[in-house]
Amino acid sequence: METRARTSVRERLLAAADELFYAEGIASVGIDQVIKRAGVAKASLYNTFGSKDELVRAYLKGRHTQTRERMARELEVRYRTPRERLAGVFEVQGLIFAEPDFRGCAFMCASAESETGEAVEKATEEYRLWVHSLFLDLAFAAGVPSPETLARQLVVLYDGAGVSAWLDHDATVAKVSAGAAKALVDVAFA
Amino acid sequence: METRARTSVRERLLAAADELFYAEGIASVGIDQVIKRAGVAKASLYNTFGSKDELVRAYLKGRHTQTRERMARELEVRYRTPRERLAGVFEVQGLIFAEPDFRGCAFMCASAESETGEAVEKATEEYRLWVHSLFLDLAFAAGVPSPETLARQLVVLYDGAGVSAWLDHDATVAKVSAGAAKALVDVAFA
DNA sequence: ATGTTATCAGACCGATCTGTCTAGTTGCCA
DNA sequence: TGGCAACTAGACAGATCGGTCTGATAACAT
Repeated sequence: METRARTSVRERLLAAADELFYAEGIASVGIDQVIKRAGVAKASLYNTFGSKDELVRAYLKGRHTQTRERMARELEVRYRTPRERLAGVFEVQGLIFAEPDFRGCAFMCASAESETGEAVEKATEEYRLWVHSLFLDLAFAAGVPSPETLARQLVVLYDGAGVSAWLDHDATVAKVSAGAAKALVDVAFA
Repeated sequence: METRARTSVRERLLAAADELFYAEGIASVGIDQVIKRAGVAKASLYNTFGSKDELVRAYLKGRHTQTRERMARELEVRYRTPRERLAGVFEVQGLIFAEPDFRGCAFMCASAESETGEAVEKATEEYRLWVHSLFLDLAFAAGVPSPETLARQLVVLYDGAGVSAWLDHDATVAKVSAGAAKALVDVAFA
């Protein structure tokens, strides 16, 4: 039934959208740029996704999945106890900062361009729920007395690390945030 | 020499640009919207600012000045020692979160829309320098052993509080960040 | 061989964008 | 009063946007 290209039209479009939207912003990247990079006809894009908004939704969903899976994988490999992992999140985040095409949190950038509406809003909300539960689950597992408080503090730290690394072009911020996280975890256990 | 309107053309344009750019984003607000809200002719805008980019620069410069002056004023009125002020920054920041039209950090949102180029980049860089020196000066004045380390931690926390309050629509984040700041300050003195 | 389906290439539509330009109006000053 | 400068209103240019549509091509199933 499907034409057998090296990769499907959908995959090529998503890959192109991911690179372009993340690097240059959603609003400022035109449909024509996306299809050109994907090597796909315009009609194929609209047959596959229906609208730019749906392409944006798929782009953010992919970012979310990728981030979540990478974090889970790295945390499991690198650290053993929940308490180690609470601070480890910031070291793993630092790996992302050091990547050459890092340009800040995709959800923040997408949300900053408002107007895009429902697709961005919903994807961002899901992403925020994940961030919060990431820390809350670890705080619970670590057995800290007030997991909710610690989790909220670490969410703030996590957000801030991403912003600082981005705006200051400084990947070493991860060392600072990891140090602060360790201090906050210690205080929470004291 | 100047026409005596209730407010000058420049002031009206800046006020309109400030409201619209901050509320809806820079790229998605057209020149026509700005002049309509300002009640000013298009030619007047281009006579006064020369280009949209210069209007954006003036908008961000105004935001920077306003933020800096408000922070200095509130810190001086509400707190006495540098150590109190280090955590006080986050409570003052929380006042901004609670304002009805709060929509995150204007410099983050502007930077997220890339493409705008030099004007945004330069204004953001100046803003970042101010944020950093705000904490560094207070940390020095407080006599903490490693002021640079504490300052960098608090910058991360400051950035994160702004993002969390914005993305989670939750002004109470300021209590969390202020609490974390106190803990980090205490640890830095220990 | 034929028909179906997916794809491609690109013209086209209506809207919107920044920025320029023309004309007419207002208000100050000598 | 006459002249100058600032201002207003809006047409216009040139580009780009998202999205639709036509027509040709290629691959596959029957």
